[in-house]
Amino acid sequence: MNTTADFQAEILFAVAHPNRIRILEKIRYGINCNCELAPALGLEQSNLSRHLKILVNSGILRSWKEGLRTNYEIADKRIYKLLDIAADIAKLKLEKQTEVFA
Amino acid sequence: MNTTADFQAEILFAVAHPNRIRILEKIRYGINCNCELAPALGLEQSNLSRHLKILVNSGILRSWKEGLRTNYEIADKRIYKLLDIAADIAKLKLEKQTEVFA
DNA sequence: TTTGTTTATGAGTAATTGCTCATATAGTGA
DNA sequence: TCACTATATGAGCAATTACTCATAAACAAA
Repeated sequence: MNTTADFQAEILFAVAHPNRIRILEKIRYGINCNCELAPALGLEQSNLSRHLKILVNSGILRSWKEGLRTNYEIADKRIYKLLDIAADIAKLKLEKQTEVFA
Repeated sequence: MNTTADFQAEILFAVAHPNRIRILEKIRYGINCNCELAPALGLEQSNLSRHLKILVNSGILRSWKEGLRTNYEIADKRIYKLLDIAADIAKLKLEKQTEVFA
């Protein structure tokens, strides 16, 4: 039996990876095909493809075919709110790291 | 070099586990010591201790000693906003699961 | 001091993750 | 048809994760 916590964890796990966060940021600003994402992020094609699959399976992205291309878009825009909060919390850590080099 | 996405991922990873989500929910409603959390969640003591450590190291929880006990509290309350959004998104999945049994 | 209580951690393990290389699949255009 | 392009996926690998059992460490109370 899956509880709410299990489903919450699935969603959170799907976005808890630097490359998947970068993918979502690119999609946020209009890049929405595998072929554009790979060079934009410097990711190996098969690696990118698997990350995208994780995001689709978790319900965060929706995908559709258009000829050879596969396009992606956000299925639930609330995920960006979630990422923004994570970014705000992360800022504290980022500042602490910067102090070391100051 | 750590980018924002790396730090975001660290925060998200820390909360991307069902047991850590349950821990945060218990702390949200006042249970704040290791010794109360273990029975409340049915977790093995050493396992719980390691989950708590992950939450402290990520900066989500703060801990302090009080005699034998270690108490925990939320360091950044925005994490609950984040969990609430994840719960909202997860609701869609939960409903889909329920349909199967309906 | 001795005994008990609470938490932390070392060691070991099975399962999972993220990655790469190679290959398959599917559609495009000459 | 035959190349070419874009994406998906099998196989294999090193690293990490979540967990348990056993033990250590730290403090409390008799």
